[in-house]
Amino acid sequence: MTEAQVWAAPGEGSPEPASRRERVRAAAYDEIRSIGRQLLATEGLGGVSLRAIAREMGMTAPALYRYYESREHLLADMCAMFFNELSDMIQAACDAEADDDIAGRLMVASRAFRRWSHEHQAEFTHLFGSPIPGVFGPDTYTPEGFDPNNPAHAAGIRFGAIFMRLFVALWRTRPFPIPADDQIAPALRSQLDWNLPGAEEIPPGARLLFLSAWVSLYGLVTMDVFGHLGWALKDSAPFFEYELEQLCTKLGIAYAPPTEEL
Amino acid sequence: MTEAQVWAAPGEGSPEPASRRERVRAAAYDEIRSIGRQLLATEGLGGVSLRAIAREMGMTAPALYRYYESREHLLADMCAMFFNELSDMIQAACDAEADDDIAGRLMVASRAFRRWSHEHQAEFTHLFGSPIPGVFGPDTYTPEGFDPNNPAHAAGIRFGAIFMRLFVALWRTRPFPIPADDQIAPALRSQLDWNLPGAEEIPPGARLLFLSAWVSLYGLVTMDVFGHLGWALKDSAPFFEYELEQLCTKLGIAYAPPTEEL
DNA sequence: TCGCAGAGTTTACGTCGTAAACTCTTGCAC
DNA sequence: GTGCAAGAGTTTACGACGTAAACTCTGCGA
Repeated sequence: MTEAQVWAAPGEGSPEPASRRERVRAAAYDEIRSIGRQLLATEGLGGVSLRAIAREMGMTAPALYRYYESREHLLADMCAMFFNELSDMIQAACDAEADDDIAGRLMVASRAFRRWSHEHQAEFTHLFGSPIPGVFGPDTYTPEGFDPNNPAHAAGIRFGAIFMRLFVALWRTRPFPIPADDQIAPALRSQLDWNLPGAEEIPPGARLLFLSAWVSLYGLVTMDVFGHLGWALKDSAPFFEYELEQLCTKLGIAYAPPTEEL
Repeated sequence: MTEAQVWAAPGEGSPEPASRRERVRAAAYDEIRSIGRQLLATEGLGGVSLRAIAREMGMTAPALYRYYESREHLLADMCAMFFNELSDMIQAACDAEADDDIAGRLMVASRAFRRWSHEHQAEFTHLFGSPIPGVFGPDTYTPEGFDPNNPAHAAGIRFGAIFMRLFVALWRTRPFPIPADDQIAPALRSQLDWNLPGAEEIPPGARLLFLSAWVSLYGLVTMDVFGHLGWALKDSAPFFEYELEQLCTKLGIAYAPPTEEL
């Protein structure tokens, strides 16, 4: 992973599987990813070995090198897969809400995020846990930041954009109280000029609140999934709702408890 | 790690090294831990192999089984080592402040936590990152929660108690606004009866605030160390101070910028 | 029909954790 | 002092792992 590498890998749902060969190949990719995911869930990251996957497929391990340059490339592709699934899931949950109910969409998105994380702890850990060297770790960043050629990075950006869009939409429909520009410490203020899509549409104070909210949400869900909350809470759901309510207050929107459909 | 196991390992600074044998043995433990730590920092968790440690010590790998039952036991002991170092560090920073300046101690402790985490990213990741199966993961918890026999758990409890003590002290000197008992959702309220030392001295609403504050601090430092903040901030220190200021506001204490001594 | 590219296998090397049996050394009881 | 048991370390070995290199087979297009 020290050399510049190619991250060629197929987006899961390719539009037009041209030749037969290509269809078979795409199916193989799907099978590899799927078995890898299953191993991740049952055995942990260490269990995701090329040999185990090959065994499960009735192949030998070196054959997998026809599909992935290395184990790390497979793990990165799995990152992308999870990010995309998570993004699709959240987006779908949002789209089920009324178009103009941004507050509702924000709450639904947050809950969907927590829900997915709980139901897919291994996958969540893969995405948001300790950086995996060569896969999604600091060594995979370019000097400019994200590496758009890395599928994990690309999918991660897409994920972040969902929340950012919601935040921007909320600001536009009903601005909430934010720290004024001259109330933000200059050293902080000067860093808030992100060139993230959408970010330029809201003032720096709102971006600060976005960051703050995301850090809390991340901290909460991460501690929960990692078991770092077990000493305090048996069921973290009520605390999550409490935190969500706090966030709503900060954003000047009305908190609404979750509609429980089983 | 599926069987009940003994976590025998020496606390680093044993008081009275009785026999010569014991002193040599204690020195060996220190060397193992120290080389393990170095490998963790330079090569990552995967680089902490018994063979590499033994190589560095001029021994063969199986010899290390005289000291640790398995690699997992070594990693757990390293957890304890890091927790203790972190706790000592924070405690020392606190003790440098005036006895009655609880607000100052709280801020100093938070900054010390962030500082140590930044300066010891590998160690921080080992403690607060993805749970390591058999070491500090969900499988190491007993049905009652922490496993006091696991040195990593014991040291973790000690670490948590530092912040809890500060919080309790703050509450006693100057109570801050908290949600009233009947304003907390019953499902949440009923979970706040921790049997953590000190927790019973503050009301449930204060415990809720403690949890909330810790989640934010954890989320912030973790995202930062894991590089998940790089897209937004080049230097996270001002944002950390911003969050600290928010916390101070919630706790009704006066925020004071850090005294910069190099 | 030829040939070539793609898919998969075989073999091999060096890594790892760790179990079992062995040897050397040290310190204590007599 | 002598003997002996316990402790420390080694040797050898097994089965995992990632992956490199060379090989074989198969199916598609010219």
